[in-house]
Amino acid sequence: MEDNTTAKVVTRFAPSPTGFIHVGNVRTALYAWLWARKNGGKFILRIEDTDKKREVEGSIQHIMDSLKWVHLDWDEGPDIGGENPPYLQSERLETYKKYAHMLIEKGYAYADPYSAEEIDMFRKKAEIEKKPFLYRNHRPENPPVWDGTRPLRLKANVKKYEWHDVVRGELQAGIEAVDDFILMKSDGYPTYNFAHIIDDLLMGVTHVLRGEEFISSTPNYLALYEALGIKRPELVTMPSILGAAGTKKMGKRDGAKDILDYQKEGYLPEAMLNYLDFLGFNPGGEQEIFTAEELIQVFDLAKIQRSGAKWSEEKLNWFNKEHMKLLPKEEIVKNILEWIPKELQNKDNLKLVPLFLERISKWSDVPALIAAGEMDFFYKPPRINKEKLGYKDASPEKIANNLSLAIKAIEEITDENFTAENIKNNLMLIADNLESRGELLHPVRFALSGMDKSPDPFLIASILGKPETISRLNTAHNAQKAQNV
RNA sequence: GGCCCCAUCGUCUAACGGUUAGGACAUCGCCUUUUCAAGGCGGUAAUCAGAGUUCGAUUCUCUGUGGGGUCACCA
Repeated sequence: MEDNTTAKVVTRFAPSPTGFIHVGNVRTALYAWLWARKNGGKFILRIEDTDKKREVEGSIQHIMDSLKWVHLDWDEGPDIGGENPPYLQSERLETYKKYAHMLIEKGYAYADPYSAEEIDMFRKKAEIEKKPFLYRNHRPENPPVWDGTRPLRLKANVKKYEWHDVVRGELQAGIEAVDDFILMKSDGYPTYNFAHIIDDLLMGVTHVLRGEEFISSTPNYLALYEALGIKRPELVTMPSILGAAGTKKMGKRDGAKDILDYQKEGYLPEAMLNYLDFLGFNPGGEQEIFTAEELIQVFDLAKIQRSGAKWSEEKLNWFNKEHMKLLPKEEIVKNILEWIPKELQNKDNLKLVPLFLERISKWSDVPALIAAGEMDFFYKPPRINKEKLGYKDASPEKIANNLSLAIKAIEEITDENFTAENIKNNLMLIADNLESRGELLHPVRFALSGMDKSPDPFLIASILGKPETISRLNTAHNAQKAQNV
């Protein structure tokens, strides 16, 4: 089935260094990475820094850190080099210039003689006439020689373009979509529209994956491929990720988060990858939880979704919880302990681990639960509200009596046998003989926790240890007796 | 507005033209339980509308409607 003329699969992720990358960017990178890995191909990281005004210091490192967090490794990139360096577009200016001159010589590009004001006038005129503004309607008859200080434009072959997209199938656009777009800016840098095509060509990129916002500029790219006389790569259009709030494409302006914020919140990178993969892709079966290795196996460009998908942190939380369950025990324990606030690190927190585990879906839930007071019974002695000690309409005498029975039952258990299971067995022996188990269990639970809602009394007792358990029960018992007098 | 894309439960999605339209998240109920959480079991819930093709349409075609994208010396 392997055909010698079939080139090795090469994909790339090409962000611009304008700050952080969000989940949408990461999903694009993920799909490109999955396709390369599935086919034994190459995944390239290229930085599109052709707009110096928008560049943000430190972005490149931040982007690389982001990809590393989710275990997306690249085979060629600015940090490690590769077959077609450099991987920063700002360092490839001579290359773009070379191709620019080539296009001029072939008559496919010309210098833009107009001032910004003049173009603005053209635009306004078109607007008044309710016609789409097209630069190509103003093509100069005798353009000046391009000296690099004016924009260079493509002399586009204006026609109706039709093309094949791997996920969308046959696409087309009217001739209004084709215009003489700028290849080289007056500052000497190429536009994205020009640079990415040259780089994809030179780097041997076989599959270009990008969002659907690029469909409308594809005719322009096709015009450029034609002018260049090159074969285009496969075009793979991905659906948008919509912000959770509305129905709009997720973007930085409406609060898309830095992917590394999810790391800070204690999400598992494998869960992030799994969820991101399934937002716009589905392998068809009913399995939901996949390891990175499995994601590679089942990935298929043809199964990428066509319509946009809404981002849901709720579902991400579920994926994260499921992936947490797959972690080795030691790993879980280590993380929970590390996420406990510093001031509580001196406590014997190990006992709380099982309790945390069933209540968290991400690591940052650990400090959140503590802040919410859910673990107060462990960190500080309870304040006993006598009103709440009683169970339904049980009499105070009965409660005091039941508490003393509980104390006795617990005292019978030796220190080394002081487990939740044994405590439960002993207490249930008594509770089952009462009218209602609650008559015993509620006062005990409340005496130990001081909380309306808490884990069960057996678990709490086992966590507190025998001396502390008895001490708290005595406190409550005494308080109850005092009240009865 | 021009051009283009998209359309299955609230959400993410599955279904060679033939299924009681499946799963997951969320939600609701039950079980377990003194309460909470977790867990187990179960329920509610969808093919945008209208034509056409066909013995048969979620699936193919057209129109409409709705939503989205794009029209920069940004990427």
